[in-house]
Amino acid sequence: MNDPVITPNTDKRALILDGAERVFVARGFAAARVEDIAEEAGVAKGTIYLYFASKQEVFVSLIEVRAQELVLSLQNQLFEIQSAALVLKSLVRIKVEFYLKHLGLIDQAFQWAPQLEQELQARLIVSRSSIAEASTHHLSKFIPAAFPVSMLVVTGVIDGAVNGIVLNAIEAQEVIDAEKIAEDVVFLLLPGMLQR
Amino acid sequence: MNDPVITPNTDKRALILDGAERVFVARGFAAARVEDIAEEAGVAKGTIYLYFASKQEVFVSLIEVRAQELVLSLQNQLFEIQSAALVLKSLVRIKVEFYLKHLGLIDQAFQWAPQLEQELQARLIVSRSSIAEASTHHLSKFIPAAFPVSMLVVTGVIDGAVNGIVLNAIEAQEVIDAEKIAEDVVFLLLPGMLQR
Amino acid sequence: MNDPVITPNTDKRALILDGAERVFVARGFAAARVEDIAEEAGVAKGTIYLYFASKQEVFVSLIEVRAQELVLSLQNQLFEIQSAALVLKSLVRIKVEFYLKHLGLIDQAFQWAPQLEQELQARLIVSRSSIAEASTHHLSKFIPAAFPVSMLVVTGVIDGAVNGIVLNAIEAQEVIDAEKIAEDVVFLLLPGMLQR
Amino acid sequence: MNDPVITPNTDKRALILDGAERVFVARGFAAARVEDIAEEAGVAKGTIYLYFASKQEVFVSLIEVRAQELVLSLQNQLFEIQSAALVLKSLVRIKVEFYLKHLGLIDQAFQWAPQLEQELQARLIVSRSSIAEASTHHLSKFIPAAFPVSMLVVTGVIDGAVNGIVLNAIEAQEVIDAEKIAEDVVFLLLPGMLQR
DNA sequence: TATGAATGAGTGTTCATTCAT
DNA sequence: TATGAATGAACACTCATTCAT
Repeated sequence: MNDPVITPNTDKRALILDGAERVFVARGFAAARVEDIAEEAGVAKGTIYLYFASKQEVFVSLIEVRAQELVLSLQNQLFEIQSAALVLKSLVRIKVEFYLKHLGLIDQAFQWAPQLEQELQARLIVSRSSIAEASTHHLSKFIPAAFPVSMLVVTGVIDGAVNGIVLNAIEAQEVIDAEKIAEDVVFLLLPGMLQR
Repeated sequence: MNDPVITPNTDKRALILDGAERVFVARGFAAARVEDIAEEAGVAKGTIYLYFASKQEVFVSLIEVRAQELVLSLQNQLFEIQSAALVLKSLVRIKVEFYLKHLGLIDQAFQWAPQLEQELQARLIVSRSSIAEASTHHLSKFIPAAFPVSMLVVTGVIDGAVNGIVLNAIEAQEVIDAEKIAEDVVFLLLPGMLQR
Repeated sequence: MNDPVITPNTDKRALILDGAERVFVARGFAAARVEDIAEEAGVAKGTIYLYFASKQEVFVSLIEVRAQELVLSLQNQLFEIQSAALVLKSLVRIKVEFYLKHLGLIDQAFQWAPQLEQELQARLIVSRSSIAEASTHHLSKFIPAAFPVSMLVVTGVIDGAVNGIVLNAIEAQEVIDAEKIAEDVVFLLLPGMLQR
Repeated sequence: MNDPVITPNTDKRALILDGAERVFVARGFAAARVEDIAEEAGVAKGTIYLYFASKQEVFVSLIEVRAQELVLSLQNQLFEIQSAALVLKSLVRIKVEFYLKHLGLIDQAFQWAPQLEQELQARLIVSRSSIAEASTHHLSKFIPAAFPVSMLVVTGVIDGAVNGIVLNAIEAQEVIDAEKIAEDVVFLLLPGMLQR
């Protein structure tokens, strides 16, 4: 009942990943210095190597954690929604919110893959797949059996649309409203998806 | 009829940019070594610095050249098309073909912008704008005046859709058919775009 | 009486400067490789950059430290000397000793100034001024008020004479005796300086 | 009598050396780029290598030519002067004038020697000796046989004095009057030199 | 002779990783 | 565990020299 010592976020791993995310997002993987990550996380440079084998491993671990969070988000919020429109809208809203919160981290992550060691690349792919599956799972329930466009293309369009819209909006320095974007995407895509 | 002196591709600038493209695409800007670019281009390291001031300048120049090529492609092929469906389809096909030919170079370029010098960043932005404008120009003719979704969102969806589809297909190691993808996108997007 | 921890010369900055001095003196600033300095100092190349921002900064810092040492030497040893002959003799002896110890480092330093960054050039000038001032201060007390030759010329002659004699002696591979040189300079210059 | 084609200074060797002097004086040997020398001389980079084996050889050749000029100057102007005061004064004046015309080139040249190849170092030493000999020759006639200070020291003082005075004056941004400097040096040194 | 495009060895600097404390 | 000083491999860029024209 009483917990005299508040351990504020004492999980060092999470602490380091939080710092790392800020640096990776601001500079990209290649330009992010381990020293920056340490400073941002409030630990010494050496400490990072107690929890992670390398800078690459920090990066991949971060992606894994964030991907897991997104997957949980999708599972929790898309569960039990009954209409195609609402699933699509919620899916887009969640992705936009996630994109804004993590500033495109995941979506950009895969550009760095070629520079990572084989094993770490594999871990990235697993994360990517788990996200794709979570998105596809709820969506596929509403796609007609004989739909002439493959699910791979459908999810590609949706994911890409989110990225494209947000990137354009950031470029144009517009205020980003996840709800509004979700409505726009439903407006544009739903008619096509319900055809036949 | 007779062309006594064969200039085998003697434009060194273009030669270097071609080599650079292969290296940038394979490794990304940060991991691309100038030495690799030189080797790929078949020139010595020092030669690169006769034609470009820095590695950064090689990168930006490459983007500029490719952007210009894409813009010309769009202008030539979208000119005089009369139906919305055909414009959309052609637009997507051209972008997919370009994406495949240059392996996402341009679409990935902007990730590196923050690491470039101010002046070079500005040059990137100009290139980006010229592409956006070329895409928007022909498309906007078919969008109803009171369309409830902004052009920025529409183009974001189209561009993003292209990227998303192609990335998914590459990931799944599928054969990519630009024509088929263009048809899929028209199928999914056109109904939404012609509403009201 | 007991000094449990022996700090073998642990001031890394001084250690590096000592190594740097040997290399700069032997090769000159431009031809001195940072790698050589590191090796001479017994540290790794990267270590130098923990203590100095650049090779240029190593050089200027070295000059500053040596100039400071020379100024202290002059202040300590010229203080309270009452005769012109002794001041002149001591001044020359100290400069010759310093020249031999540091092999003309300071006197050659200013040749490199144009190649240094503005701010570092300024630091060199400050060092040069502090030496000039220390020399002039004690000497000027013995120069008649209406002396027809300016102090700038007098100090120029003395400094130059030291350099000239030592260079000639080194060139001729003679053994250099600071005391003897000081006496010679007094013999040659004092009559002229006490005229009128 | 008529010389229709004026060959302005068509001796390419001399042309190159003139350009080289300006660059060496402005930047020092190490920082002087062959490209700069070529540009300054108005020839192509490759042309320099038709007349000189290397950048080092350009430098040493330049010193040799200038040293020869100085030696001729001394021989011509000191010849037949009968008084010690006038010899000393002329010697100093000629050296100051030479120093100003060539901006300390020769006097700084020997600092670069360690970076040169053995054979070129030897050529530098020969030049240095020829100057020293020319200076000493006329001066020694007026030094008493049993003078307690060696000629090496005397010439060192004179040469050094010239350098020291000019350097101080340049540093202080004073106008430099070779005649006045010569008088000052005579004033300061002659009494000491005529002792006993 | 003269040119200047091309070369590639050489160097200052950065930064991921280690390890003594 | 935690630290941060030390390391040295790696890389962008320069420039003396060469050589095809």
